[in-house]
Amino acid sequence: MRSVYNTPVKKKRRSTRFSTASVISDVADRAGVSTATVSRVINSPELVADATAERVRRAMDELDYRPNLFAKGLITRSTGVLGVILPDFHGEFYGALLQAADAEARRAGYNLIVASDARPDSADAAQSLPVHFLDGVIAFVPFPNDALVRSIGDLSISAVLIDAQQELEGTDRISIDNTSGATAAVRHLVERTDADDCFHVGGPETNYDSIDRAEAFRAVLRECGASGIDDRVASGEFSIDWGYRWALDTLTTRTGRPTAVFAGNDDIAVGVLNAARQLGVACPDRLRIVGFDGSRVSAASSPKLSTVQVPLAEIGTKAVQMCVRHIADPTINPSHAVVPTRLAVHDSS
Amino acid sequence: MRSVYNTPVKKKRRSTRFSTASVISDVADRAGVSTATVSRVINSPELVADATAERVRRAMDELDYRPNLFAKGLITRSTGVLGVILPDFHGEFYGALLQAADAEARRAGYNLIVASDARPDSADAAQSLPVHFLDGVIAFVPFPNDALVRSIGDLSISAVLIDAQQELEGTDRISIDNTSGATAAVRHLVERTDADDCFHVGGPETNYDSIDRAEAFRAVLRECGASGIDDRVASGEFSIDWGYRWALDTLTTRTGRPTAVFAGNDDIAVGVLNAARQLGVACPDRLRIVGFDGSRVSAASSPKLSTVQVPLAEIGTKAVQMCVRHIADPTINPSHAVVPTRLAVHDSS
DNA sequence: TCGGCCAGTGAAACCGATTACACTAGTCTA
DNA sequence: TAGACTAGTGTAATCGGTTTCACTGGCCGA
Repeated sequence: MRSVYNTPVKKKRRSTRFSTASVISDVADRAGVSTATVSRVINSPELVADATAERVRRAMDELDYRPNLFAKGLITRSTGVLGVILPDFHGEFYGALLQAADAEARRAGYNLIVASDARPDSADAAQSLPVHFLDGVIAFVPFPNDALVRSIGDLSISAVLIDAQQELEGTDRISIDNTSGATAAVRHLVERTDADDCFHVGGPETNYDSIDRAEAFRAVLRECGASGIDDRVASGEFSIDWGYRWALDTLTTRTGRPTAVFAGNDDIAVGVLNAARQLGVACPDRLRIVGFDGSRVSAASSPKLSTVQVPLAEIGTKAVQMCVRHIADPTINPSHAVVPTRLAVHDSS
Repeated sequence: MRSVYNTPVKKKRRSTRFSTASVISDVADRAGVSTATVSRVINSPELVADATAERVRRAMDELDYRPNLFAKGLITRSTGVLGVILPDFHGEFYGALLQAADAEARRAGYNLIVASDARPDSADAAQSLPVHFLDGVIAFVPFPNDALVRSIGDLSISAVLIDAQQELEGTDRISIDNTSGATAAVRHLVERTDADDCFHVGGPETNYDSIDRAEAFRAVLRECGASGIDDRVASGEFSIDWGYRWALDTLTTRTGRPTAVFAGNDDIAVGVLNAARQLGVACPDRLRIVGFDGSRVSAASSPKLSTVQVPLAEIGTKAVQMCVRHIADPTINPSHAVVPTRLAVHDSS
């Protein structure tokens, strides 16, 4: 007959190799309670008598106990880790976003895991992320990337898509309102120069932001009754070099010389600026330039670049908030946030 | 008597809620083997007959099976995740490092988890990282931060310290050889102008890189027999604004006008450049400037900034390699890598 | 033909937490 | 005073893998 007083044989204490990390049973032993009670002190203290809880807490302190997250995760299926997929970390664009996202995540008790190879047509990032781990995924998808979006959908975890055009069922989205800022920028230019001499030097042809910005450019020029608009729109890449090459080419050979350039981003604008200076074309007197992003290079250029500010920090913060909210309550209706962009006029226009 | 033919009662299949993720027993059932065999196929295929392994692999494919990392980690105590602690993500400095680190980590089968609040005198980053999770930690510690270093030591996992002055027993280290690049830069300046008119506009006083760069400046000037060196060394912060303010102040009020500035980093240099332009001080004719880092802003400035290149990508790659190596064999002697810096002369000097 | 060895496999213990369920002792109610 | 209820706690099942150990059957040499 088994009685309460019949102390069962103590399991041999695990050898703990040489790592001294203490486990929940160590705490339980020291506090003279069961592991269940220790667990309750951590997760639902209201179920435990104050005196007991106090004893357990002291034991935890003394042993510097930290719950094993594997064991915990095995049960609760959550880690407090969010995955962030970015096209790359180059430049400061994504850095600013990451900075804000990380701060917000930490505030909410989460950590960020990063992956940077979400290149067009590759879903590698999602594949290589340890998805069983993650409580949620935030992906910045500025290029068409069906494979990536689909594989994020397959994860069936809380996800936030930034900048993606694809909808994904049950997924929060954040879009950048390129149009408002770009429209303001181009209006600003055509007010100061002939619409027929305005050019757009855009980023990659397939980039969603590029497309929006180019389209805003076209729309404003159409509005002004300008002609031959398509001839004055070029696409390339988001780099100083591309802007530089375009300007060197266009400013020297074109018969209709540009008097204003709306650049796809700040890097391109800086390239144009450098070429203009080299060719002796004064900015803003003979050539007005507006960039996009509000990056540090725009602030560093001379003349200081007029640019359209993109609130990257806000995007990062919001993405984490949406993701966390969705984790907390997956039944909530997915929302679609649109963050505004704002023209900041400086000296180049 | 229990015989081989006595099929035990099948455990009720877990309800799987609504998530359809398959587990190892699903695979085992489908392949007609035990879970042990499935596990062997994954972890030590040489123990399994080819035909069986093939059957198991097919079952895994068909079920899109992915091992649960919690369960796995509970046994193996490893996750394939490295923690990266950076002072911040601002600017492109750390972005470049992260980019390379992430690529290398992925190559080695690891993921990166990031934390960015390793501010001076705060060990929060290490505290908030889910350390039981991590296979290793890479920390960029450009400021004295005993608490952080100590708490990394307490983790007793593989760690790589970048830029830290503190030694940590059993820990790999990477240092930036600021001195060689800085010395070359200052020599370059004193060859072109009077050493008595050379100034150093440095970064934060407590930043290790700042200290090295400033010290190299002093050393070269002493070598030249310059006087009043300390009066010509200023420290502030790594920002365009600080360089700008310094230059505005110094170029207008100083009796002894600078003819050369060695800046603590590119941002500071760009600030100086902007102020000089505004004051009508021609660069490089009347003021020669050299920056540090080889950042994108340096390439975007005009005149293009001479700068000392810091191989951030190399640092990121190397850090991951060291960390992974140490994880694979913890008994290996910790090494200390020093990455070189290189003067790149452009148009500002 | 017999014993030893080996390759291949399965049963079951285990990792360290959470939690459903059972139990006890005290308090409240009728 | 019996019965119901409740607060506080412990026991043991469980999560999904890995790994030890035992077992089987085939092959070998003596």
